[in-house]
Amino acid sequence: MENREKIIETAKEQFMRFGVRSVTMDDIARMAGMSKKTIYQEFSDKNQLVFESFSSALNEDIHCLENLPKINDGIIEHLVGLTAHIRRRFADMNPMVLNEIQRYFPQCWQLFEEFKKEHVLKEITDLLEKGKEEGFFRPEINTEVMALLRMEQMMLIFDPIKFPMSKFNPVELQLEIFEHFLYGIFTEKGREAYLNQKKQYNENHN
DNA sequence: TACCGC
DNA sequence: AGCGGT
Repeated sequence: MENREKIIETAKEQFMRFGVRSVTMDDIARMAGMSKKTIYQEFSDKNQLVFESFSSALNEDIHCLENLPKINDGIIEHLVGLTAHIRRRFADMNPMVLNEIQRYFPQCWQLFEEFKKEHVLKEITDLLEKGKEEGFFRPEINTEVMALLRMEQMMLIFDPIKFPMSKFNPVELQLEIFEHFLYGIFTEKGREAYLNQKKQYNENHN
């Protein structure tokens, strides 16, 4: 693996698990098994390393989402795939990271805002429209409002004042909120299909 | 690895 | 004090 690649992989993992501020450049050099000099040959400063690592993580997310069951192959299969993705994605993630980035790494935060707007919001909107067409979601819901609501819900759990990690498991919290959202927009048909699919998924993954 | 300066 | 940067 190239130095640059190794640095990014190490930084990504450490930043995500322990937070951007508590992981130092010395830590990353040590974990990557190289000197700080090598790191500073590839990255001009910590800000750039955080940016590149975060950018790489977002691209990984995009890739993962593309590998889920497609919306067109079945809304409900896609939903259950999404919950599995949430479990994986949030399992090793420190919720502090996003707050640190918002406060101390503005370019990085801007990238995240673009990601939300260009990917997350579009994904949710497609899902809602398709689900309405197929009779899984109530036709009277306002797609735009519900898509924005859903995105803000996802961001809520990263507020350590509202949802302290000591009290709530981030994965379970995210799934709790996700299911509550779904039950708010399901038709009877959608609710039953979801419960069946979940049951089937659990039988196959035990 | 030692060191500086914030 | 401890971390980014040399």
